[in-house]
Order: sequence, then structure tokens, then C-alpha cells
Amino acid sequence: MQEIFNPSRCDLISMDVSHLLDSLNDTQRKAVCASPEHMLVLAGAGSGKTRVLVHRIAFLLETEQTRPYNLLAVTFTNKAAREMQYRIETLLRRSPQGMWAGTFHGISHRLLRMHWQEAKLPQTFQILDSEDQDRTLKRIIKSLQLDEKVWTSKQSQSFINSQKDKAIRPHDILIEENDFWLKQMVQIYQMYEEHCQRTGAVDFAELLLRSYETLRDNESLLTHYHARFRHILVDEFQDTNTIQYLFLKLLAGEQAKLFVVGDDDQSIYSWRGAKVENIQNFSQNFENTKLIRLEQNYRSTGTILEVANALINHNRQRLGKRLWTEGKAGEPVYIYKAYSELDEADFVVAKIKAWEGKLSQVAILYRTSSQSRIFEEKLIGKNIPYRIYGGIRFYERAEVKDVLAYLRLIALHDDDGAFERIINLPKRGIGQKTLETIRATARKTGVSLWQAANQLTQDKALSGRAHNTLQTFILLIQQITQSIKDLSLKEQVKQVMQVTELSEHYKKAGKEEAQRRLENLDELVTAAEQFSHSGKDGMDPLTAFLAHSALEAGDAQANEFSDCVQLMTLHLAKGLEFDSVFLCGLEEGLFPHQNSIKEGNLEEERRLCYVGITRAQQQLYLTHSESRYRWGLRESARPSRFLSEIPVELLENVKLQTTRSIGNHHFNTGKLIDFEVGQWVKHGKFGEGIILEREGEGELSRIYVKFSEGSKWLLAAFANLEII
DNA sequence: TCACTGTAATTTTTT
DNA sequence: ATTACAGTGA
Repeated sequence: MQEIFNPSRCDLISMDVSHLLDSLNDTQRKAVCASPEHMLVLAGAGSGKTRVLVHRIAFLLETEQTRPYNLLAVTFTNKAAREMQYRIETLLRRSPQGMWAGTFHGISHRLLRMHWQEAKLPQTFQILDSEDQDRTLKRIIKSLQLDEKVWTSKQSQSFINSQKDKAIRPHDILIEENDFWLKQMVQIYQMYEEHCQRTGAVDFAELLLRSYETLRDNESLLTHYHARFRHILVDEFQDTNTIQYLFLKLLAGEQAKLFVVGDDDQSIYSWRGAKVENIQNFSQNFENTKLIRLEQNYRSTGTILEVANALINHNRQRLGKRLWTEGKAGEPVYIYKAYSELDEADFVVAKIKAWEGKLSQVAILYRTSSQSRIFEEKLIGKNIPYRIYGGIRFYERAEVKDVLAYLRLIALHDDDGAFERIINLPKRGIGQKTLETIRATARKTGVSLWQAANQLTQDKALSGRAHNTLQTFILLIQQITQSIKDLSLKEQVKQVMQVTELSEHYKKAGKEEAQRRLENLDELVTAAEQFSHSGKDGMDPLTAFLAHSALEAGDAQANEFSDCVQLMTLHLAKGLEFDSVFLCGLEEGLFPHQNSIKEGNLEEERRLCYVGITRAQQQLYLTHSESRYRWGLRESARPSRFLSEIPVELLENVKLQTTRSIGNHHFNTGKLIDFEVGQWVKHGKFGEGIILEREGEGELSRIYVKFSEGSKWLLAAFANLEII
């Protein structure tokens, strides 16, 4: 491993492509115009990672006689893929035709659509999202007559996905004779696989694994892609899991050059299979790798970077990096110690109220999503607009998925998940009994539910009423399938909603709920209308739209364009930046989270904290509370160890300057457990007061203090209380 | 089939 | 405190 720099090379070509290199610093330029070899760009937070990736692509296209056809660019999220595509087009002032750019899943999906025969899939295979996968597993577990409390679908789901993420099929698993748990899991995995294959269903993990296997086992295909892709560029490489790594390695072969960009210090997804080792050992795994570190930061103040550096330095397992800036040291990083989560939120909201810049440049970050509620309440109270990230996204909404289920069943009658979802929606009198008969028949003869239902009606095997309702359902599906065949996508969606009476069905729900649902259905029609599909990869518009809905679940909220405070978990904040950041709930057990402490995964928690800190451009507030309401109980809390890992000279303790008169007020007594009712206390600001009431015992007890200032009860800085 | 009730769990989330 | 979910009875 060696640092490379070849000035002559840059000089040589800079005449042609100066517009690609001028705006870059020396290190970035080295990365962008490196000779074609495997490259690992260790890009610290805010160091221009995407910039380097985009300029590298442009550079290859303009100087290396590389055609877009020879390039493959991979990201993790659709958002990152869109951003990359947009920036390439802006830089080149044209759209590179023939380049493959997309997410791992998007690219795998594309491969499978193009080579569905080699992949041994039906041409119209459907994609299962994790809800579909969960429902499928529930049915399989039930069919095995297992105790659903012992063998939960969620547990099986994570078992199966983690196996697939490691490229492990059921037959690859060695089971010891007495390992009943594993034996059972493998059986569920196996049945799930057979079921998916039979019904043409492909889950997210399967997209990757199946396309990997397809390439691996088809020499001619692999040869074709080896000849095609000369350069493979990967973003956020620290987030790759085993199958993604294998996929890249296979696709790169001996010919292609990998250009991977990432930051081991920002690896925060090990819990969903990401392997930091992929980036940490990259240079050992790929011969002749050049390493470049991007350490100059263009985002944050010097002080914020020092805080970040100091914190991450406590991690052992890292490739090592130290962020620096040419900019100013800026303000100190502030620490606020609150009495309670209410006080914490009051503080944050008061500071935001005083903020004079754009609200969209302020972020409240937290470890767990449950922390958002209190901030939400306080922001509403002060009339500050906000946006919470996360939650249920558009294509995940129940009513949207209901319509999509009809469309799926139309596209592929064998889709059991879709069949089960809508067989009795809206209610058409097909009950559990009939459904169970269909399931049993399907199981017995090894066919899909649709085929079983057809069989049963043909054989007249059901009682009169059940027979009729089922017959009506089958005719309904057959009839829609025929009648919408030649319609536009938008009309297809509209027709399905009308003919199936789904729209009518939702109208019957409660007033506001009905309103919301109908709006979402309207939105779905609009989405179908706007969905443009070039007709590539051999997909009809409907199949393409269904794939799109599974692969790009869309955003959760609409108010994206208004100026509002941004609330999100630390995980969601990765890749974003804000002028002012509030990093809240820095308490032992919450951040680092109890489960991570228990599992000894502190380094990842620290990286998460590092991610949070490095989101801030100008101001950073770190807050923690002495007590917190969790699970219906008030618990005392100690400051996070991360706070003590930051040198004190970089920090400044702050207090809220406002005093407010209030009614009864509770104080968590914390360390001041010696106070008794009737005692007089003295406070630095409010003067003398008397303890009127005490509730509870020990550290969790509360006291009510009345100060002698007028007849009002006051909120005081508790730590300043003294017995007199 | 639906509404009610008791129980258990409660980190992070993209595709 | 909140929520999700399975079980139960009308």
C-alpha cells in the first residue's frame, strides 16, 4: 500500500480537462486522474467524496477513451444514485448514454430482468419488500404447524436474509445432529425458497444473490460483462456486505479496475450485514491497490473537527485519518445539561427560536426515533415548522399496497402474497375456511394459490356459496387482466381501483382516514402517470412500475420544500449537513445504547456519534439529561462516555437564560437526595425558597420548591440549590 | 367478522 | 407510556 502522486500525468492531461480538475484540491485531483488501477479513496466526512467520484467518472469518459458503456457506478441508496447521475450530467453537460449507474439492488434487478432465463426466473417475477417477505414467512411457519411464538417470522426473516447476504443457500449449511434450532431455521429457509421460486417472488437479498449466482454460473454472461465493464466505481464502500463484495469481485474479474470510495469511520450499518473489513482489508484483497486519503474538510469549523477527531481517536480498529480545515476555529462546541427530557427539548427549541438563519439549516439528531416526540410537541408549542424523517413511506402505505397487490396478481397470477392480501378485500365473503382449503390444495399439489383456486372451482370441490364467491373472484381477476391489457399505465391503475371497488371500500372508513387514504390513491394514479419507463430490459410498463414501487419506496412526507427544522435519527443524518446541529440524549444507555454496550459494539456507537458531530457546519450543541422518562418510568441518567472523551477546552457549558413562572413543577432530585420537606433552600438567582412536597424515594424522588419571589413557583437550576 | 382485552416489547433502516 | 398483536366472546 502506498500513497501515489504522479504530477506529470496530471500536468500532461490537464490541458484537455482543466474544467474537471480546476475546482479540486491536490489530493482530490490525484484521485481523479490516477492511472487505471484499483483505487481506495478514504474520504473523511465533508471531504468532497461524491465530488471525487463524479469527477473521476467525467475524467475517465473524457481522457481514457472510456466509453460510458464501459462504466459501472454503484451506490447504496436511490437518493445517492440520483444525486450522482445529476452531478455527472451537470458536469459533462450531457447524459452519458450506456453507462450503468444505480444501487446494488437496481443493478442486480436489471441483470435479472435481462437474463431471467439464465437466472431461472419467470419473466414477470415480482419483488417482495420486507413486509411481503414477513407475511410469506408467517404463512410458511403456520403451514409447518410450528408455535408462532417460538418461531417468529421476524426471526426467520433475519436468519434468511443474513444467510443470503453471506451467499449461503440452505444446502450450504452444515447442521449438527442436535442443533434443533438451526435445523428448523434451515427447513423454513428451504421451504421459503421453494415457495418463492414457485410463485415467482424475489426478495431484496435474493436480487443480489441470484444475480451473483447467475453471473458466476454462466461463463458466457460473465465473459460478456468482463469485456464490458472496464471501470467499476463504488460509493460508501464501508457499507458493503458480503454478497455485495463478492458481486463486485466477480464482476471486476481480472480486467476491470475498482475505484472505491468510503470512510471506515462512518461505518454504522454492521447490524444489517455491512462489513467494515471490506474497506479495511481492501488493499490486501486486491493487488496493486492505490490508497488516497481525503482529509481536508470543507464543511465544519476547526473546533467541530477537533471534537470529531478527538472522539473517533478512541476507536482502535480504524485505518486512521485526521480531518483538518483551512477555515476558522469558529464557536466552541456547546454542552447543555438538562434536568429532564422536557427541559432538554425546551432548551433546544428556545435556541432554535433565537436562530436567525434558515430553519432547514437546523437539525435535531437523536439515537432512537422515540426521542422525536417530545421535540415535536415543543416545536408545535412554539409554532416552529419541522419535518421528521423516517416513518412509513408512500409505497408502504396499506391502501397503496392493496392496489399494488391487485396489479401484481394481474401481472403474475401466481403471486401468492398478492393473492392472500386481496382475496377478501373488499369483503366478498371468502372467509378463512375457504382460504384454508385453497392453501391446503396448493400445498398438496405444489401449485400457487391462484392455480389451486382455479382447480377447486373447476372440480366444484367447494360448497355452493364458497364456490360462487370464489368463482366470482376468479372471473373478476381474469376480466380485469383482459380489459386493461392495452390501456396506459395510469388508466390501468384507475381501472383496477374502480372495478375492484377498492376506492368505494376506503370511502367507508372514518372521515379523516378515508380522506387520507383516497388522497394516497389519487397520488398513486399520479405516480403511475408520471412513471416513465423506457421499455428496456424487456419489461412491460406494469411490471416495471411494480418493480419501481418495491425498489424505490419513495419519501414519507410532502413538505419537503418548506423551510423547517429537520428532525432525524443519527443513522438517517449520514451524508447530510446543517449549519446548526443539536445532538441530543447523550446519556449512557441511550447513546451509547444499552444493547450496544451489552454486545460490546461501542466502536460503532462512537462512529455514529462521529457521524452526528461531523454533520455540523457552524454550530454544534451536545445535550444530555439527568433523568429521562423511559417505558413509563422516570430513570436517572449519567452523561455519555462520549462526552468525557472530548477535551474540555473545546467545550463550553451553557444554560438556558430564561426564567419562567409556572405552576407546580417537578424536579428530579438526582444527587440531592438529602433534601427534606420543610427545609429552606437557597438558589443563586431566585433567592430563598422552601420545599413543599417530596415524592418517591432515592434518586428518582421529586421535590416541589416554592421560592419566596412573590407567590409564584419557579423553575430553577437545580444544581444551584443549597440547604440553608 | 368485529370489537374488546390482556400481554409483551420497546435501536438503528435501505433495498 | 405506547403500541402491536394474538386470543376471545358476541
